[in-house]
Parts: sequence; C-alpha cells; structure tokens
Amino acid sequence: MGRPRAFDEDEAVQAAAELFATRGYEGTSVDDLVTGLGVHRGSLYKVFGSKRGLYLTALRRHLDQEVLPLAAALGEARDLPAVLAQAAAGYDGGRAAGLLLFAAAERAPSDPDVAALVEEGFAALDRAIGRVLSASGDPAGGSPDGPAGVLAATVLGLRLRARAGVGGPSPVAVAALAGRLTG
Amino acid sequence: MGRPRAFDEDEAVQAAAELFATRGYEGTSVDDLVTGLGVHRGSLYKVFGSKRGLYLTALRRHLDQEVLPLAAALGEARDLPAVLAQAAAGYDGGRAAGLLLFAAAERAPSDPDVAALVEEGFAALDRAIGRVLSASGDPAGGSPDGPAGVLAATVLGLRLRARAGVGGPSPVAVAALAGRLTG
DNA sequence: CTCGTTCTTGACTGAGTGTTCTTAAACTCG
DNA sequence: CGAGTTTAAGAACACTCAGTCAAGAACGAG
Repeated sequence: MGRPRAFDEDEAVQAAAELFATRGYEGTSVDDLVTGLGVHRGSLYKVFGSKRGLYLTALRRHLDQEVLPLAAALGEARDLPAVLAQAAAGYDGGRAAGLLLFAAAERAPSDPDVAALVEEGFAALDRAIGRVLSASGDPAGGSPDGPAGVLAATVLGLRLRARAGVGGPSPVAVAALAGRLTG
Repeated sequence: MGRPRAFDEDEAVQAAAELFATRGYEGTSVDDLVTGLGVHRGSLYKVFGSKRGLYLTALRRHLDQEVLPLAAALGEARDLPAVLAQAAAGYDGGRAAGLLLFAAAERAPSDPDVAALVEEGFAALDRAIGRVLSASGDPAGGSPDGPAGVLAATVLGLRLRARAGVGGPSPVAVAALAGRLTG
C-alpha cells in the first residue's frame, strides 16, 4: 500500500556510485546527486537517510557487484601476468572505476565504516592474487602478509596512475614484470 | 618599501600542504587554511590569488622539497629491496605524506596543471627506480615503459593502503618480493 | 613629517552546503 | 467512495563556501 516508488533503487545507487567515483565524496554535492539520479531530495533522504548513507550504500554495492565478482574470477585464473594486466586495466570494467580507490584515499582515514568496506575490498584482491600465486606453486603465495598483498598494491597503484591520466606503464610492462616472478 | 609581511610564506605553504594532504582539496576550506596557517584571508588571496593557487604552490613545494630529493637519494642506492621498502614506508618522511597521492586521485583528472605536477612526481619516481634497476644490471631497467614504472606504481599502492589505515603488507614482504626480481 | 606603497584587518557578499518541513499526489484496503 | 499509508514535490532551513572590499597600520624614500 502507499504510493509506489517512482525510481529504481539499484539504478539510483549505481548512478550515485559513478558520481562518487568520478568526483569523490566531498566533490559530489547533494544537488549533483539529485540531478544525476533524477530522484528528489526528499526521496533520497527518506531512503538513504543522509549523503553519507547513500555513499556507504554505493560503496557496498560496488564491492558486491564489481570488486568481489572480479576478484573471484581472477582467483580462477592460473596465469599471473595475465591476471595482473587484466586487473590493472580495469578491475570493474570501467563502470565505477575509482570508487574503492577514492574511498581508500579520501574517506577511510576519517570514517571507520568506509575503512571497513575498503579493507574488505583489499582483502578480496589479496586472496584472489594469493590463490593465483599458490596455484603457480609459490610457497608464500597464500600468506596474508606475503607477495599477494604487495601485488594487490601494484594493481591499485597502476589504477591510480591511470586515473590521474598522466601516462604510465603499459599492460605489456605489467605482464613482463609479473612473468619474472613466476618464470 | 611598504609594510613588511607578518608571516613566513614558506612556512605557510608547508602548513597548507599538510592540510591538503590530510583532508584533500575539496575537504579543506579556506577557513581551515586561515585557521591552520594563522594567516588572514585577505593576505592569502593577495599572495596566492585563490585557493587553487595556494594548492598548486603547495604541490609544487612538495615536489621540490620532498619528492624530488628523495627520488634522487633513492637513485643513488644499489639495493632494490631496501629502496622499495624505504620508499613505500615514507617517501617524504611522513611530513606531507599523501599530497601527491591525493593530487593524482582527486584533482589531476580535472585540473591539467595538477596533472602536470603529478606527472612530474611520478616521472621522478620512475627514473629513480629505473636507475637502481639499471645499476643492478637489469637490461630493461632504464626504459620509460619498463619495470620501473610498475614498481613505482607498487610504491604508490602501498602508500595508499597505508593511508587507508586498514592494514597491508609489511616492509618485509615488500623487500622479499623485490628480492625475487633482483636475485 | 608627508607621500607612496604594501600588508593587515574584519566585515561582507552571493552562491552553495546538507538537511528538514509541509503539502499534495498516488496507491491499497474496507 | 473514503481512510490509511507511502512517496513526490518544492520551498525553506541554518550554515558554510570561496572570494571581495574599504579602511587602517607599518614601513622606506624624499
């Protein structure tokens, strides 16, 4: 009963994720969200409670629908160079690229809830790369504080360079370096 | 002639760099700067023209006095594992850690002047690591699109993880992985 | 001292911030 | 058709934003 909702909640969250991923949390105003999502102010606050609530929802969705599935797919692979090159090129298909990155740099230091989500995303990347390393016969591959964490950082750093848009290593160079570790 | 300036310009720029590095560009208001620097609004605008002008000055100073000297020092080293571990732990001694990181993620995509400075900082890291690789007898060490760029990305990613404060690889793990590349 | 210059000071501007409120519209159920 | 409930709509809230202004204070030069 009651008046039916005139917008799709998941679509709105996804659109919000793209805005936040592009301009960051502080750089995205509620007006931007209202315009970009086509959802009225009052409705946003009724559903998500606050700008921060919408942000957390968007980040949660980003993890569930983009990061974790890709991490799972990476973990199935056996070829480390290909995995790293692919992950660095676009861990989420470019849809909301940068949300996790931005969350880590901008919000996590001062927002524990964001930090928890960021940690979850990082851990998923660690595990996926660790699985590939273990499958390649790497003895320390599965360790939490092993090479997997460092390589996950490499993926993040490559995406940061790509985001800054100032040029950086090509996928070939990434694959070449990864080849040295396995070969 | 004229009334003498009541504040040290370089001190003010450094304090601004620390604020921007902590809260980002959008997250730092002019009021924050006025309070944190102890310099009056009008004086800030007279000297730096705008908030953006002060930001560019702070980033420029960060590169000149923190990033470039450290990159030069790194390039003198011969031990890749030690270099990477040191660079990842604190490429600027922790003073304004994160300014370059934040600039790359937040401002570079939409501000060409910031992008140019970020590129300059990245290139310095690339060259420094490339020099170490070449000194270790790495054939592709000196190439611009070689392993050095990927390892510089690793350093950035490690600093991003550290900034997020959610745990990450230890310096030991970093050194161990670097050891595999040289040994 | 006076003049010209530079810097400081504090109040001020209009636009933008996240959030809330009231009223009307759209639906289900009896 | 109401009654009850949920959402949409638009205005309004108090506050903060980046940036400006005119007036005065502190200097060097003549």
